[in-house]
Amino acid sequence: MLNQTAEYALRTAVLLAERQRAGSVPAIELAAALHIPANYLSKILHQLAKVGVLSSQRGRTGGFQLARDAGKISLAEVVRPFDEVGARRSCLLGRPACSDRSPCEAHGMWKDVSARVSSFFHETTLAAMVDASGPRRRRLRSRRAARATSQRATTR
Amino acid sequence: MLNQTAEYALRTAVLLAERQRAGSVPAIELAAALHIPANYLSKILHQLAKVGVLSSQRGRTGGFQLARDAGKISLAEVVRPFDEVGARRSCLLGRPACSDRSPCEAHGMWKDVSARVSSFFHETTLAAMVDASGPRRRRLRSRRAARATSQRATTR
DNA sequence: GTATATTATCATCTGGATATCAAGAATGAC
DNA sequence: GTCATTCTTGATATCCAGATGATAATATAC
Repeated sequence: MLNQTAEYALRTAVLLAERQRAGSVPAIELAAALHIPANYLSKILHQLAKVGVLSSQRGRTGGFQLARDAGKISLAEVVRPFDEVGARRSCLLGRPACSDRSPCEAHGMWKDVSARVSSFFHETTLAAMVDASGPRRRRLRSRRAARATSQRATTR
Repeated sequence: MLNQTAEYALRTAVLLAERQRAGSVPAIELAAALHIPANYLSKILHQLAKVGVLSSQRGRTGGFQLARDAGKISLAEVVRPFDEVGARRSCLLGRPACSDRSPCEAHGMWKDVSARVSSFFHETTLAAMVDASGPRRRRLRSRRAARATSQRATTR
């Protein structure tokens, strides 16, 4: 679905969203945690910083972190520098100018599906993904355990 | 969305569905009509024949045609030899074993969208696409012109 | 039966995505 | 102020989808 680079970017952004409060995380640490070639990830991170998704800090305590709250960053923003999959317009048969007015054979049937994919990327935020995956695990445990966890969380 | 090869395959299959009654069409003619490199298309066609989507005929009056009725061939069948996009299981974050039991962070939110894409490819037939695009154009013309056309068609 | 048109198949080239290497520049710890 | 740590950046290597070219095999028209 996504090319390799965009997938790396998204996985990294999700991890940073989960650790948003931990401050900046060095590229090497991200690479190790996500099993991504360090030097390669380094450039992806740099580019994400350039488009304003991440902020970078150099020096001894440096690293990368989300530039804004995870709730304000869409998947499309993360993926866009590397992949056009979130683009609003895309023709299944590859016509450069496929539209309602000048449709390809697939246009009518593909439009809805395509729009749904596109809106997924544009309307889903990093926070939404983390929220949807994090709490789900808790639900699997007993109610008592969940209660204890939430107490611990509030007193932290 | 689709890689280049799969897109070529799909475009060719659509064209052959439109010309299903015309008998076999030479590869060169298909390449010219669709602006696809002839030698390259040749191999795509061969592979589509191998998996049973097309049938090929050699010799002077040879060429390719759909192996079955266009209503019996799904887009997934056409695309599968070249692209995994129609595959039932696909993880947005690239985990090899992402599932309901062991979900990635994106799983819950991506599942529905992914399923919709997948079912589009599996449940849409070549005939459905041709039917959906062909008659649509007629609707744009005047009723009188349409009536004349349908008379001509029935007396052919 | 021969010439011709066509598919089948192999060998190779190319460019871009992916990945690596290494030197430069900034920053904070001490 | 020095040093270790980290981002920044450019050059280079690798891999593969995409594309090309040429030859062999097959079938039909005449």
